[in-house]
Amino acid sequence: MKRATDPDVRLLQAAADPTRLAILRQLSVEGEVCACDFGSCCDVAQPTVSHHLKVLREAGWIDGERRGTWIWYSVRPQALERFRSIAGALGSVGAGTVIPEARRLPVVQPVTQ
Amino acid sequence: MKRATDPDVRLLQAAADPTRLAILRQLSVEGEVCACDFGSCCDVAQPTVSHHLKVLREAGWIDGERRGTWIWYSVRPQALERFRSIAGALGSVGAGTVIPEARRLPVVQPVTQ
DNA sequence: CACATACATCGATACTTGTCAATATCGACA
DNA sequence: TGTCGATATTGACAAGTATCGATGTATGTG
Repeated sequence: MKRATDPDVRLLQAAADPTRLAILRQLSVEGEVCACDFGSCCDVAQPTVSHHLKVLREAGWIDGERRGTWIWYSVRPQALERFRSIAGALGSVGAGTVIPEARRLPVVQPVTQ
Repeated sequence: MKRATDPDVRLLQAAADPTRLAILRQLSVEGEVCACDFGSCCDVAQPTVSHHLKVLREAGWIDGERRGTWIWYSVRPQALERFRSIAGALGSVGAGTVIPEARRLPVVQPVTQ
């Protein structure tokens, strides 16, 4: 696989998993969630939850704050902002270059390529 | 790996690849792109481009229309709409349930779980 | 028909990733 | 210090996936 260096791709990759999307959704609903509470939302073992939280953390999606023995996680606003800007950038459909009619309705074969 | 049945996850997974994100971006800029023109944006061979286009098609991101020997691809507006709605759903941070103070600042160990 | 071009499919390979049992670390408390 | 609960890390395995060469299919031209 081509290693993902683009931070946008890393952000998307982190969200593109059933368990992690469930985590993000629970965070967005409850605002702040203790790591011990994610086991219920997604049916996975504790090390798996921990692994997914690490992926989300390293992608910049979430932040964790230690309070006693617990760690409380929340979504980073910058991540959301970036996610929306990706959506925005993909939205300029039709606003770009107009393809010449000659290429849109080809009658002859392309010369090269 | 847990198979992705959630269409939202499929949409995100499809976009979460350097090559495919480049394809989507080129489509959003140019509006409509011939399959033969994707080789230049991402440095991959023709079968690889074809593979990625298939993934995007099956995830609902794009539509292809045959014109002569060429196939022109474009982004499906519904996919963009869905993508934005995912971003929107993740945006309600802090709007949810307020966690009781007793759990936010634990002094004693949790009773169960 | 034969031939050329655009695109898809197949098969093989190397790499990545999700999962969990076992183990380690860290903080709180007695 | 020792113990307990919460979380992280390690190691191993199964499954997914990105890639490309070779080949197949479809379309258009002569």
